[in-house]
Amino acid sequence: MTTSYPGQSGPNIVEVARVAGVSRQTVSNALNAPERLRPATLEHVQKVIDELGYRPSQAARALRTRAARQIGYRVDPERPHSASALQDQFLHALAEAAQADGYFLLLFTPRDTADELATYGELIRTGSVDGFVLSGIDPGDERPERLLGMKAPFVSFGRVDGGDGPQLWVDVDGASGTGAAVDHLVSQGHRRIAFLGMPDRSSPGRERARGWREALARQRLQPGGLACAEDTVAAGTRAASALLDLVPRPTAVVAATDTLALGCYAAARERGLRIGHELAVIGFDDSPTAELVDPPLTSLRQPLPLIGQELMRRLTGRLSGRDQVPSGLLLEPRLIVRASSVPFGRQPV
Amino acid sequence: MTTSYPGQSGPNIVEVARVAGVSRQTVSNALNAPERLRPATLEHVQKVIDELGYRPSQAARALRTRAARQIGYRVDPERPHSASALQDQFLHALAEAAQADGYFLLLFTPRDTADELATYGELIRTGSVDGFVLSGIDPGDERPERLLGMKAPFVSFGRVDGGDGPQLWVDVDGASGTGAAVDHLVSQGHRRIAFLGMPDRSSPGRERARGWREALARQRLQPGGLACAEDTVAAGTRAASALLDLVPRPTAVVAATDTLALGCYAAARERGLRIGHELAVIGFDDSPTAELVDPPLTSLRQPLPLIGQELMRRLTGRLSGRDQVPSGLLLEPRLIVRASSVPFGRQPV
DNA sequence: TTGTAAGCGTTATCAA
DNA sequence: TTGATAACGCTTACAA
Repeated sequence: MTTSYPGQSGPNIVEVARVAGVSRQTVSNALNAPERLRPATLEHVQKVIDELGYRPSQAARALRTRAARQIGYRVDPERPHSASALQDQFLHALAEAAQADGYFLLLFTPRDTADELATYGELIRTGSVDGFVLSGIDPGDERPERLLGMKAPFVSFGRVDGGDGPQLWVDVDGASGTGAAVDHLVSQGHRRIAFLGMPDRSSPGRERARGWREALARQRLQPGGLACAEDTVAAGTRAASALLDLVPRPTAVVAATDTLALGCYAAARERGLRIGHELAVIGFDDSPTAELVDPPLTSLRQPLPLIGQELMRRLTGRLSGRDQVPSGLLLEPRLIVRASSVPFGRQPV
Repeated sequence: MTTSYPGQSGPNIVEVARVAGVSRQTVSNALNAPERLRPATLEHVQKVIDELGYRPSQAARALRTRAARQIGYRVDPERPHSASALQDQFLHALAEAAQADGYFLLLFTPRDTADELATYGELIRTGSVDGFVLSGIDPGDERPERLLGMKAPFVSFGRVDGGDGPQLWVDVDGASGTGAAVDHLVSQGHRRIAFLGMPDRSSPGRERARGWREALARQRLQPGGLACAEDTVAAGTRAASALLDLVPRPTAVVAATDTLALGCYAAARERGLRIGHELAVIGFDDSPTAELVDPPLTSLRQPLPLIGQELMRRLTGRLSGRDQVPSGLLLEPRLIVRASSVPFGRQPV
């Protein structure tokens, strides 16, 4: 059997106009400017539209209005050996926010690194999307500059450093997060608090380390130790081992990611330290894994639904020509306290 | 500043034709039927296209060809308390496969359950997408029937039961997976092998239970116990507790999902049973969490990249009018052996 | 091999 | 308030 599927079936605007006994412009107005129609006419046209199941062609509409009403987003392959599977939740939040503003999300993934930037260009130049949401911005990222160059509207999850124009961004205040983690640990009686961080290349990594350092200063405490590692469990285990072998040993570790926190779990286990009792651990990102491990991991949760909304609000604002101030927004993560920082049976103060 | 962003800028086909000194049809042919052009002409036109950075308008093309070259996919909110965050990897596999076939993925998420089916209709009727990929099919699922009714091409990840037409689907053989898990456990010396399953509503759940049962029969072993629970860690812990309190106690548990397997971890811990030593546990899905827990969890991995390719191959085949046989495909999961079924220091036979 | 003419379905402009 | 006319940018006949 060789059934052919013509892209769009259904009636078109002319058909609706014919059945309703009006001109096709009137049908268009019924959809796009209903206030221009006499109530009786509007109701009649609406009825015919419903009966025929008419829906305007997206292609024709996009051609005419020069707006695809689609936003491009690049999905990364999930990094292996990493716990922070946030992309899923982020994608859902973004899709939901986009639809609330009348946009759909167009997903793409670079075939190889060579055509990564090319694909952004391709999508904007063919008019497949009206703009982009960027995530995973890091200091050497070429994308902002290149997108600016091709006049492609975009908003980024994560601050763009060295931005000259009125960049649009939404970010989570990592320093505030790790600061809250330290305060929580201090309230639990901890005095030797170490930090297990990422290499200094990443800006979230730097921010999170800064928050820890500043909170300690505020609390008039000395750093309980500092180690850095790539964001994998194995590397985290090695770095955490160094921290746990310090004398005196820290009683608590704030990790820059959940993945590193789990590395700390492994290092603690090797030394027979019971987490939540002899050692408190706090992660960052509140990944799905966090509540599944033993003991459940205290972690900092990013407000993803709100992030999605604010990203889309900025982008659609720019797309519709009304740029709003402020163009950047810093949101607070929330500390989700679990047994890794408060042993079962004890209450946080 | 109120910069307006007209959707598509850049030159159009007429501009290219003018600069190249040819008709606009020749430019179109250079892109769509290069073999019709004299090599010299083709090269010249190509050069002008590159210089001007011309890319054909997707809207115009879609309008003319009646094909959006986009595939719709619904993203679910990630269920909390569940480990199996496969959607990410699946989405990436799908996006990659789609692009290889010249399509992009259009993401959407129902605002509420009421407009879930409406959105499928909306997307196909406006011509925003040419077809859909469905996942998470369950027995009572209305989508296949409704999509058939609106003549929307689709392919599903998971078999559609009660399908009358030549349905397109790709699925993973759950029974074969749990069967392989049982065989592996037997080769490790286990004789009392229990199953921790999902409620019988879900077809993957039934298949996975069947594979366990049949493998035991093949190995001439009695079931070591059977319990069912909703797919959360908490429910899994309760159900697994019942299994571990059996006399005689099973020495191995095959779980229908990684989430349930982690529930089994918790139940074992409560009883002081060391996993990998006194109790073997095997999960299903090879979620990111599997390799991060202690001990790392043996699990069955679905061949997601291949699944994505085969899904897209079927769908694009139908879209282009050449339906191929067979329309269904059953793929094998692969057992990833980790320490939860082979204690460190021991080798699988 | 190249050019000409028509039409895809919509919205914007303007006249009635 | 409603209706006629003209694009939007492209591809597919068909003619040269």
